[in-house]
Amino acid sequence: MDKFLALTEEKRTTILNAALQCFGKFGYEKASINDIAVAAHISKASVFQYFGSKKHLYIYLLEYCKKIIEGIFDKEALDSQTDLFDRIMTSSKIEMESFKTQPFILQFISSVWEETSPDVLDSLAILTEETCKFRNDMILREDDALKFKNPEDAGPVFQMLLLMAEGYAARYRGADTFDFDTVMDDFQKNIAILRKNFYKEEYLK
Amino acid sequence: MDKFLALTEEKRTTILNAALQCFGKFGYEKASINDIAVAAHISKASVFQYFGSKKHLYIYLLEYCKKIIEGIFDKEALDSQTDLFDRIMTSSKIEMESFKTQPFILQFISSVWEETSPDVLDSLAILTEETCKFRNDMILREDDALKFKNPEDAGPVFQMLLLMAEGYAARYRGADTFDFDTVMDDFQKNIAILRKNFYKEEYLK
DNA sequence: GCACTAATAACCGAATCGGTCAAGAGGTTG
DNA sequence: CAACCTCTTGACCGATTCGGTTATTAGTGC
Repeated sequence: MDKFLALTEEKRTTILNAALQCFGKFGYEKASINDIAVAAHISKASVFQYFGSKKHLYIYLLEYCKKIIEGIFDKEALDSQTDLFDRIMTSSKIEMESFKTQPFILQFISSVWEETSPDVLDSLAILTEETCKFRNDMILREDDALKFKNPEDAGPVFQMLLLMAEGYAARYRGADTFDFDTVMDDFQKNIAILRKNFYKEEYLK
Repeated sequence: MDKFLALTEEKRTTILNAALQCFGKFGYEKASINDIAVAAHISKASVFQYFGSKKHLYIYLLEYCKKIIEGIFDKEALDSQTDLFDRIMTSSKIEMESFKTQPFILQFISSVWEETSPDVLDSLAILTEETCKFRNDMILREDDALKFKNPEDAGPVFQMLLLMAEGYAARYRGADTFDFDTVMDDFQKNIAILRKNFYKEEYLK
């Protein structure tokens, strides 16, 4: 593991991305070390040199993702946004920006939730716990609903936006190109349209 | 293949579902005949008895899904719906009802779009062509926009609904339980809320 | 030229791959 | 009962791939 840390950052991220992609795409058991080595353009032996075993590599990735998530979650930036739509937009932007440089984390994280291999089952909590925390803080607040023409619509609209975010993620999962800026632009426009039609006149700035 | 058709319908669907699930989950190369045999509670040899080879089985599934899609696509039922939201709701209902009895078709179809194995690459069109046709007919029509308070919102709202449908699919992909009725109920409520807030008063019957 | 290090080609036994086949198990005829 | 037929599968095939190891190489500083 210290052997791995001695590498240049570029080489490290190449290897981590390859591993995240393979595990994310195939799951723990079906992803082979050879798959990862080929994707990272290094030899299979090097992977074992760096991480010792397949299981150690997987656990390293879980902890790596946990740290990344902790890093991007800026509670203050979110709390300062008092408006529901602004808050969703801000958190999405934060998320997207970080995934722009870490393109395979998203599918890896979602694959962890479906992982069933007994080899790593008891290690999954490293990540699942953290992602839960992340989601729980992006929450609908009581006074958000008051801005709606029909306050009872606030909950469903919030759920719809979460659903749409999952739709975006699903649409581009596995795709080799992902134009983040276009997606965010699209999402921003959708949010603007929803706000315009659901908010009372007085809250349309 | 006639050996397979001689089986009882129950046994046939068990085997097909197992195969759809494995190929859908792992992709062509990573899914093994043994995986499928275990999931179907039959022996590996039987799979070869029924289908001859792994490739033949995969192609059989492609054609099987094609037929199912052709079957559920009821053009008349859609054309008779003049309202955008009604049309989306109707097509979603048709889709959901059929997937209720064919729970693994959805993830199999979406996996086909990501398939890259050269063994089956030239056979994928069997299904991809058909699913394209299916989607192209669920289209936004010119006069739909006229019912909107802001006609330019019609396109984005339509896209949002498609996105949400993908979100639902993604959320329950791989999950072993999927309460179709609850999901449809949820979707219906969302559609009603959107309609209420986006349509001109005069179109809210 | 020499020592040290980092990367990998070659290799290991074990497991699994797609695919085959002959030995049953079970049922139907005489 | 014997003879026959159909269907299922355990056991097996050679080939490949698995996770993991090791011995050799290529590069670097002195």
